Amino acid sequence: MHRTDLIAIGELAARTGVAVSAIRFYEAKGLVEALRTGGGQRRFLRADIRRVSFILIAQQLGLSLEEIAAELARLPAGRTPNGADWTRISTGLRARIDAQIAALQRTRELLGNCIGCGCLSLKKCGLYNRDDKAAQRGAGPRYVLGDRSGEIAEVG
Amino acid sequence: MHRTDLIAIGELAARTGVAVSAIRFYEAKGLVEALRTGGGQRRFLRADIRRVSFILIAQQLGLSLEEIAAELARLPAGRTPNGADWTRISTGLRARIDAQIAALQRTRELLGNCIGCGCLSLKKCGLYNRDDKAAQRGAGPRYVLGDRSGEIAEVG
DNA sequence: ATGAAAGCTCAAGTCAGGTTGAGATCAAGG
DNA sequence: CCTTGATCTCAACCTGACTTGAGCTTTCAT
Repeated sequence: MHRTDLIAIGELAARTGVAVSAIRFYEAKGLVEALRTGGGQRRFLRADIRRVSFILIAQQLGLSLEEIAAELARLPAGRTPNGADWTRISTGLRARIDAQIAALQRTRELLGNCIGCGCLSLKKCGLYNRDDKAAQRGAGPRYVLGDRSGEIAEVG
Repeated sequence: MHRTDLIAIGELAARTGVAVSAIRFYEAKGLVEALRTGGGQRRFLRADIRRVSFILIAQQLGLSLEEIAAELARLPAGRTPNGADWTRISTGLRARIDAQIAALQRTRELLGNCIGCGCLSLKKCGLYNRDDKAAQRGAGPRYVLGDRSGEIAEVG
């Protein structure tokens, strides 16, 4: 319907709420692609609004940009993704959400059992067991948390 | 019971699973305190194992070290915290967990409604409404997400 | 008494996810 | 045509949470 199917970076930014600089950054990371005008300016497809929105949602769920790129790579190449395509990849997110909820519920219980009772014996409780990895959010420097493998805290 | 109520940094590290360097870092940030031997080495109380464990749990829940320091500051000064003390401050965490679970559940539903149906009109759905702030984890550079205030994505 | 293991300090580096600034160019309304 | 606002590139900087390395000292089991 609209005649301008291509939008400038500023409009994409305004529509999604992310900064122009962030969109350029995402492009550099391969999360979005842009056409160029004769003068070298970026032009995005309207469909990229949804793509960027997906990035935002996935980020809130704790995926790193690299992981998000991997998800987005599953969208069809060459054609604009349709509803079914989005449904498919958002299903993966749903699994992640469920895992996170489960992990939080477990943490919630254990907080009552362990800290509450005063033992806080994490090893015994399993607050830090490997399966808790699902609960790990926040990329980057916290990778230490991810390296945790065996023997954890046990109060004295 | 134990005669050695003071432990070296290496033991604290081993007991909690965090790196020695991280413990020094936490001390620098005021999250833990250490006594010193005549020769200048740190000696921690056994109770600090629990303190560090608390830091880890709180971190998993998305609190920044600064926020964690604020929580820990509510523990009694001068005496070793008892079970009731820990229960009190872990109650704050529980509220946070509940908020996070609620936010995730909302996101889960909306994922079905919005991405599933193919609209992904975030403004309409409210996937990015301000109350979603509770869902924000990961400190640092993502503060952009936190600055989001009004008009967000609407596919066009 | 001694030597390896563990600790100390301080400065600098790392990584993710961006932001900021300079200086130059493009696009569009009047 | 011209000006104004949007965009461009590239390099540098930022924050949070640590790690790494150098050079030196303390502990403690033998």
